[in-house]
Amino acid sequence: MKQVAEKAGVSTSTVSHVINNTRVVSDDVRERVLAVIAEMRYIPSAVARSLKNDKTHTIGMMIPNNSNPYFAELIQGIEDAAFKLGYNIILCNAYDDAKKQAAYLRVLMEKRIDGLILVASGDDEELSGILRDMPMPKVVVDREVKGVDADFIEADHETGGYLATKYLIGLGHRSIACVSGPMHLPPSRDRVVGYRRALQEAGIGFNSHFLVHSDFTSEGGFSAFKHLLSLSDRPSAIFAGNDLMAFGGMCAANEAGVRVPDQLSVVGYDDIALASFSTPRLTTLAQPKYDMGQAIAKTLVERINGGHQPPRRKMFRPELVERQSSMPLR
Amino acid sequence: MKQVAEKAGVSTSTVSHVINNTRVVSDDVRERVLAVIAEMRYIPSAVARSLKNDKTHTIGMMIPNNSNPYFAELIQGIEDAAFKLGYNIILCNAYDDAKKQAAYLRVLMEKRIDGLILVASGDDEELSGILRDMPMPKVVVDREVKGVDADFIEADHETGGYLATKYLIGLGHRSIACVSGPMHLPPSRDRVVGYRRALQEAGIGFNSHFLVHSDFTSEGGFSAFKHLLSLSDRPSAIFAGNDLMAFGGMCAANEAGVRVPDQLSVVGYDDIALASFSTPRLTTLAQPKYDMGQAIAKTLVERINGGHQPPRRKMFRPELVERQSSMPLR
DNA sequence: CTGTTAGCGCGTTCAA
DNA sequence: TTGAACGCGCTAACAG
Repeated sequence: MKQVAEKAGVSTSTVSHVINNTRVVSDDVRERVLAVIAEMRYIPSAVARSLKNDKTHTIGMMIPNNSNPYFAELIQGIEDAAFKLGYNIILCNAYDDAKKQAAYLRVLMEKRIDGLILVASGDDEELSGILRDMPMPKVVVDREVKGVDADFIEADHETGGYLATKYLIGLGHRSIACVSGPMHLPPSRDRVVGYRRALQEAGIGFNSHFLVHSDFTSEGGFSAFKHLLSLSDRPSAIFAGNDLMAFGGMCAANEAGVRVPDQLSVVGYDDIALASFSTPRLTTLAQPKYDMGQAIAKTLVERINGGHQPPRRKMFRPELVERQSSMPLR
Repeated sequence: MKQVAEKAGVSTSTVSHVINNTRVVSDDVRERVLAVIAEMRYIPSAVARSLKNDKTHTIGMMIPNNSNPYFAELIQGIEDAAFKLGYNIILCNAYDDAKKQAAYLRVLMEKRIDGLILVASGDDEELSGILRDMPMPKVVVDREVKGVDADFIEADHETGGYLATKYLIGLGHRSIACVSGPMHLPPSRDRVVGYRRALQEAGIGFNSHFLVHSDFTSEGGFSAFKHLLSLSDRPSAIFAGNDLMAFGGMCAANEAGVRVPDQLSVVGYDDIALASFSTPRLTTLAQPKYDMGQAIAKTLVERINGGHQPPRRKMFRPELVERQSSMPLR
């Protein structure tokens, strides 16, 4: 910048002002400066600017795993909105490892991110302690962290579980199993709560053998379905806690000679892109992932710019998408 | 930092040195400083450090789309390795939009990233112009950009296409179609070249009706397969340019009443995680995505630390994974 | 073993 | 309409 100023025969402050349009500059001076900038291919340093302004225009994003299509699609919405708002995303995969998450948070603090998006791993006590020392605005997603001052954005998992199960009941099914995600995750738990509520409402007794806990992976879904299908009183329908498990499960059904949907109805959760193209196409509860991502980014940036109001909450409603993995009980 | 120094009764340089272990400090002073740091919850500013050192320990990563499982898995390898090496990743989705890509590259320059990972979008001329003005080390992945000084890491797509096709020929198939990705992408083109080489080697004439160009999405694969299966002389096997298209294709086959693999053998490409759990499980060419990701990150960091040697190239070999979507022609 | 100081590249007073 | 100068927080000579 100093060199630009010299070459243009002006002061650095003038250069600064033509770059930022931050005070009136005569046309000829402006042109001259701009010409020199172009000629020297000068590019201002966001690092120096950040040091001065105390703003990095960078957002940290902590998630369990970017390979999970659910998160991948969520990230897309976040990243798109953030870009439009002038923010970049630093991607952090925590793999549900509290150690790694803590290490990352430390680095993000040092890098002076303007805001944090957090899909939490590990237990709350340790995490909330760390988070309390992070002064920047935060948006917590999916899994609330107790004792933390942050906006919270979630989907209504209880309703999702309820809708999925009620839908199957409406199809005439009475033996409805549920393959849930990890029980320590509130989204998993809530979906199960919804599942049980729908059952109860229909006067169907809860069969504990029909509730299997798995891990949100295709492999886990495969084993869980395999187990359920080997039961003597095997279910006629299964509600899977996410699409990946539903895929693994349909694979297991196929290999066990159980035809979907003729002999087994399957409902997934998330509506990842591939759910439209599985064999058969998967009936599932759509989460508005992209919209949620947009909302997350917008909320965070608002908070970065705005004052310190009380924490807000926003809840998105899932929606049943009926495809071909489910049909009326014959 | 100044406050820490004051409170500990030392100079800022001493504080700096205890933080960085960069010169000998007496034990009592060290302890005292450390105590104050802990007490004040002082966290050094990477921003200021970067300004001084001219190093941000940040890597820019430009890809078409993080929702594509291929890239998602690649990112994972990159991110893991980068983290271990002390680097963070700024994620940039270009969506094959040269405008957006250019805008992003500009921001990355301003943020003074230490290195760039690029899976390119758009045409080479414009891009290479921009890249020439980016002085930091670069690793180009998958799609080479002409006239750019960068390391290049790729997979051997020609061999992949060849292996896939040869495998199908070995199964007795003679009517083998190919659903390729976009023709302007070298990986797509190379896979097709391999496909044709295998055909020729086996003395099978190339049937232009059997080569369909699509777009690497499930939806595209669906349409392409649907078209191929409606042909009067429909193929007995299809080689899909990636797994997403193979999934869409199997969905189309199912809906057209064509059974996979009995009536149609399908081979995909990439071996994304879900390929193990589709119905039927997908035979595909595995790209070592995670390893490639690791190699990409390591190569880049080496280059950041090392001198300016001539560009290097590294090529990974794909491997056939035989599963259940293919079988001998009856 | 420790302190003083200059400067990294900017934005922003304050003066002119 | 423009310039001079200070300081953001840190590291690295240099000096003691």
